[in-house]
Amino acid sequence: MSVKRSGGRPANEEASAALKAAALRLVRETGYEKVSIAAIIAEAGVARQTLYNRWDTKADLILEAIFEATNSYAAEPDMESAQDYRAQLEDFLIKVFEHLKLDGATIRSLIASSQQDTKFHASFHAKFVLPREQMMTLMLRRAQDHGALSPARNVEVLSTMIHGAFWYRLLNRGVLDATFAKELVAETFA
Amino acid sequence: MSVKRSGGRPANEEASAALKAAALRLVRETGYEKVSIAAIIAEAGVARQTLYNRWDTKADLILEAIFEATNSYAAEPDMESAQDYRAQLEDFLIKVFEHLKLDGATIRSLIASSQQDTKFHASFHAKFVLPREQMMTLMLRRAQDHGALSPARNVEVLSTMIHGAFWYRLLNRGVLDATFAKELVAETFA
DNA sequence: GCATTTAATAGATCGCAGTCTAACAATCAA
DNA sequence: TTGATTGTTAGACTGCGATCTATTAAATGC
Repeated sequence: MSVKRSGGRPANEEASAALKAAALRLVRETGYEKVSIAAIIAEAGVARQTLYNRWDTKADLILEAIFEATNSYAAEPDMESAQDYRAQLEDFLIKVFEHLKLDGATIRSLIASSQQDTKFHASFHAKFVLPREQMMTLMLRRAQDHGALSPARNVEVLSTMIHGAFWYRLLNRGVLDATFAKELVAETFA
Repeated sequence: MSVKRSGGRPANEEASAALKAAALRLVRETGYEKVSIAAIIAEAGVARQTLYNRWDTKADLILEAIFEATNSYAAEPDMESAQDYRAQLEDFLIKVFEHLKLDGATIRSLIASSQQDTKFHASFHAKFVLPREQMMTLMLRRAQDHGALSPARNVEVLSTMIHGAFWYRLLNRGVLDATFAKELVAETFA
């Protein structure tokens, strides 16, 4: 990684914060595609190169902005207090779908961007996709360990199916509401 | 729709064919992102505007090229001869996954493009996505009608889960092989 | 023939993400 | 203070998808 060097002008942390705030505000207001780099740096009051000193692409900046904003209410399900594993999964999905009302369109665009850039795909997958998939698998495995789900079921595959159904609806502008969450859970525990 | 008019120079059908052939060849050879409009029209020996007279975007052209090439081996499962509905679904998925070895990367890019353009999303969904989803639902419903799948299962949701798992793996560069097809079917009929 | 209509062509232009350049600013070490 | 190093800035430049313009070509009806 980057070796610490003495000397050199220190990076302006306010510029980073201003860029993330501007990106988040504009992307929620205007939509991912319509937000230009020019608009973001104008809003942040910063030079173009300053942005590119910190992030490689527009997608990287917006991922970080959304990621920080999202992780404040990231809906980690409480793993301790639960007895009803089925209800726990249902609540988790309902919360995730609820959150998408605000940032679903942006996340769709990030998924699209990740298909066009290998480096971005790797960081998006590591920061965003994988943790959520693992959380889902963990919940299913716990349900299985406690007898709520048949030991014959393949929890990794089930996790992919649930997660996939969610992606599929997201990318195809399908409905993602509490009813769908319940239907998914019903099929999972069928 | 377009009113038929007498007169006017007729469109050159060879130009359309040359453009689709060039697009298909280049996209399979070089990859969707790396193929430029300039390369396609050079290969087809046609003016830029001629392309845009027929398709609105690069994505529209490539969708049509892939669609025509794909539909020749579109893997419609034979609905008549089957008794074993589970094996039928499995064969269908294996064939679909097999085909993706050739065009999976392009389809990924088309999914990405469809997120960035409402008009293209509509035609991609109508021509490509919906028919496949309906075919899957139909297969599941037939299995259900013949007692191979519990009548309590929700076939639309199951279809979304299977299709979603496939999209999820496709978009996340996961493995799409016969083993995964069997695992999906096993969970569906569990 | 001649007017009208629609296509094809070459090439200029636009918009925007991302790169590059050159001048200037802030820090450290000697 | 001086030099080295790194950051910031303004703006030019590149590459590419998409649009626009002007000219020429191929069809129709009169």
